[in-house]
Amino acid sequence: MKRPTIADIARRAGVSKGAVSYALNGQPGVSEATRQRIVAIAQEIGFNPNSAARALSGASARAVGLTLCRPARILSIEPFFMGLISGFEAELAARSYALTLQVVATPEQEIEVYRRWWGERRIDGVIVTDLREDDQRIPVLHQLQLPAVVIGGPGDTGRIAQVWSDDAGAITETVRYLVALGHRRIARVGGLPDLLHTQTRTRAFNDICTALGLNEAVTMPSDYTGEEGGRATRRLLIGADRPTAVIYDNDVMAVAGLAVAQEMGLAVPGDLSIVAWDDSPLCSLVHPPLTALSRDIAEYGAHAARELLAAIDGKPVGNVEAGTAHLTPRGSTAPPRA
Amino acid sequence: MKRPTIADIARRAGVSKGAVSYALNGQPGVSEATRQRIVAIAQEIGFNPNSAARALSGASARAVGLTLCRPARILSIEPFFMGLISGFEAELAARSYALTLQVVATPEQEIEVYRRWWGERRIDGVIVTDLREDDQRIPVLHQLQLPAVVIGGPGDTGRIAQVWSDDAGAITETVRYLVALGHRRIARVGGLPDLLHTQTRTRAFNDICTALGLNEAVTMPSDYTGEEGGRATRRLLIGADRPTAVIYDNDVMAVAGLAVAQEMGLAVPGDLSIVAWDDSPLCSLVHPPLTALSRDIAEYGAHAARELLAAIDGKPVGNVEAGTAHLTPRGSTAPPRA
DNA sequence: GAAATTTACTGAACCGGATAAGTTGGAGAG
DNA sequence: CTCTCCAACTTATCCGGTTCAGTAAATTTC
Repeated sequence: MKRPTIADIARRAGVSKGAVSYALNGQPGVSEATRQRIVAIAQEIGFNPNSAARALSGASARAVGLTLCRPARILSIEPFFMGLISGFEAELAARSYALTLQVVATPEQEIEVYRRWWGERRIDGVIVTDLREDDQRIPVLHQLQLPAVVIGGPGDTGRIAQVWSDDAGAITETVRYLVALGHRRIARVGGLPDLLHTQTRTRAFNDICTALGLNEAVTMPSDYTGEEGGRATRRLLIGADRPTAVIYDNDVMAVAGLAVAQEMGLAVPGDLSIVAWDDSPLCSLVHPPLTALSRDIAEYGAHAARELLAAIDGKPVGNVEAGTAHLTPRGSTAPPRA
Repeated sequence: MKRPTIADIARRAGVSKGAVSYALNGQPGVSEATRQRIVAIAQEIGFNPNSAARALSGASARAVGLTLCRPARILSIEPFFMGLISGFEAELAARSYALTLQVVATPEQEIEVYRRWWGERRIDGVIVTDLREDDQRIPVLHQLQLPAVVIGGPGDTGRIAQVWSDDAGAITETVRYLVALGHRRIARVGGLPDLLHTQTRTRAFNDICTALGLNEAVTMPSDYTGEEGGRATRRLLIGADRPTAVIYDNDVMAVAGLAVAQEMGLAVPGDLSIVAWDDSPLCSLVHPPLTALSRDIAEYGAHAARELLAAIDGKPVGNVEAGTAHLTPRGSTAPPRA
């Protein structure tokens, strides 16, 4: 089956290629009657503009890129990224942009991928996740003048748009809630320590604990995997002054922590309260269901996609705060047993 | 920053564009000395061929497409697809093919996306998941002559390559194992009923149950979500002759089933044994850890990517059986209490 | 040592759109 | 009634690769 081109349409409509191009792109230069005739023919023969030809003649590639920098075993179980992707897609599909995905092992590889994509003119912009301090990717994006949107800040990204959520506020609210329940020894199992939003959370956690007069604000660093989350929990729970509540930086670690508590004979929430960051169906599935910091991750992704598309269109850069995570109490939090 | 082109390389090397193209593609037509000089220059200035120009002049687009046809809330938590994607990527990245992703709502939309991708010449081939009976996508792919590989069979796909795993064998082994433990009332919570591999599993489940003289081989249809899985479990467990073992078609439903059993005061594995299909870290996270049918999903994806790349290269179609899932016993299976 | 073949290139066409620079025919102004 | 202007086109060029046809020099063949 041959792919129809604008030349085919031009022949059938008895006009030139140029007229067809003007007609299909809503440019002036053709009469309304001709435009409708051309659009009808395009519809009829199922015309789709060749994306290569379009990209080559200076128009956009109509594609954006996303790199995922996590080992496969985390990606597969961590609901965050798929939620994000779903959100992007909803927005991108509406403007018929394609999403190009690449799984990489290190931030350095990520930079290589950006350079290659840019050189290949394969994409019009990228979505950058996992912002770090002095993130090496940012200067490269500036140098390449590649439109981008950064998720995971707020941080210093210069002229690059950002979408972030108020993690500090969310963790403050959570600690206040636990303290209101009567908890005094609250610990936290954090995410990857070099990610900026992990640092934001850690700082806010320390600040609120100090402000409320809780002196043992321990954060155990972790890597988002269930194994590490479980191990960190075990380490927290074997101490003499074990915490009565633990906040986890993702749902997978929280579920693992729950299993460890049960394995150690501790009742949840009686002996230990658990809060998961990022709500996913996973939190409601386990027994007891986990109290979680919910936010609409898909909407977060949609926000990011909108900002990126705006940046590609040359609109001024935004610095958007997407909705703050809010506490959804379920069965895993309660006043500590006397 | 200007993107370097072969014209830039040609100028610096003092040769024509054509020579550069031959040199970089390993084609005959240039001397070894010239080739090395050209390659060195390309390296030095960080040349990447413009993918649009390449695709336009008849070469491949160096990209493959994947559509995901599941609601966002399932995609985010179901580890299968991300595992599959990781597997693809490993193989695609090695040959520097890009992966283009699109989330769709219905199989009809999937067909539209295939048509559009084909028309746009955006991709060289597609990976098709969730094969159904009389799958409408297959004739479209034939008509478009779009290289493809199908996952989720085996089924009737004509000249299109397939990668599948022996689900019938795996479920047979599982039932035999449970019977050996002493179970006589075994039920199953199945996946989406119109998927071909669900049907394969259901048929094999019925066959082995009949063969072993178990007359109540109930399969509750479901949709892979935790909620539905939990509901199906509840329905199974409220009956008078409740099963002593349940096999779930994915891990999410199995975890939900475990929670339901615990909520109903049934001990796992004492009162109820649970087997999850598709092992993921999730299965080891919960308490007790779930006995699961493990297979290397990333390797499954890698197989599929290899077959697809072979199909794109015009090699004969394969019909590859990837490794069969094997039973990994953990804490959720035991002999039934007398 | 002349003819035939091979090697190592060059030049130009081509892919399918976008778009700048003409070219018309007809309406409106003077 | 002519001149201007504009809408509605057409023509030609460009994007950056690939590839085919041509060519000159080097090498082989008899």
